[in-house]
Amino acid sequence: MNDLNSRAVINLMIGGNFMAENMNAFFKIYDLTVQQYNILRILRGQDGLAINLFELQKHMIHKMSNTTRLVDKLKIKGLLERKVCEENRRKIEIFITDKGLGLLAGIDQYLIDYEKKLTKSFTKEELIQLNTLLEKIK
Amino acid sequence: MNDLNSRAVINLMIGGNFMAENMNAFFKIYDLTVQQYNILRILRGQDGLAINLFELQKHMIHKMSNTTRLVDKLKIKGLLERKVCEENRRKIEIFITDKGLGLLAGIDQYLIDYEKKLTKSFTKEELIQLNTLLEKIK
DNA sequence: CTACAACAAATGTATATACAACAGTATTAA
DNA sequence: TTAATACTGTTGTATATACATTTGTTGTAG
Repeated sequence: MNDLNSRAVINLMIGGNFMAENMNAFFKIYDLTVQQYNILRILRGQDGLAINLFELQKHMIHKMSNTTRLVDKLKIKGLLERKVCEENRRKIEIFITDKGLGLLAGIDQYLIDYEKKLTKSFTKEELIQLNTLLEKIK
Repeated sequence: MNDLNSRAVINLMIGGNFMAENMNAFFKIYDLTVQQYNILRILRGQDGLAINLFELQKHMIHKMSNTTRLVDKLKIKGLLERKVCEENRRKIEIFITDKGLGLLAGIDQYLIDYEKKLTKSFTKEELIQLNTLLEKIK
């Protein structure tokens, strides 16, 4: 049976979509999408350091094209700030605001619980296996 | 480390997206999307038997809403036919056409090769593991 | 110093998707 | 038979995404 490859491809798409749909449903309460949340989470991970759009994009799930507009939306909500980089005015530096940090803080525990729920089909060992496998993809 | 759950969720989204993007790039040559291809593949799997939109949707990655419109597009291309079910006129029966079958036949081998390429990071045993794990999700 | 290439981000446009509301048909119960 | 309900599919609308093009900036070769 060499549809092992084929099944893996479709199973990954189905699994990824299952998570994306549920996560979007979760974030809807906070008027965020998964992508928007990811940006905020990445910014928080910078510990106050700036990040530019180009770097930001590398950490994201989807393509560059949208990053500008996603960031715009988060700025409108006051969750982040944009600033033209002094040394290289092509670059836009982005920081999370206190409001953004506050929103994330309010989400954290609920998200942990929700992610547990979404992955409840797996034992701890299976989760380790799954992560090891998924992180091989490139 | 209990971000095992969290990592699994994001890894699944990233992995699923990686496959979806690449598959869409592949199908672009044939002027199809992954979703459109999936519909045709499901129809071929029916071996001439009809399937209605409701049943079709169950086998798909995304939500019902689009199935009507996806099917419309495939009909315009002449790849499938729609027919109102005689016994229950709420139902729409869908069949793949010879043109649709021909298109799939022309794709088959290239797709097998491409799917192998997309999953080249995995050994056979890992693929079996991965499929087993992914098919647990619900 | 100027022209040209490379870089970083923004914008235009077409398509895809989610979600909600709607329409037509069938079933059931009063 | 009629009214209420469920079933199946369609449509409208807002948002999301991909892809290509454009703008503004920097670096570099001549």
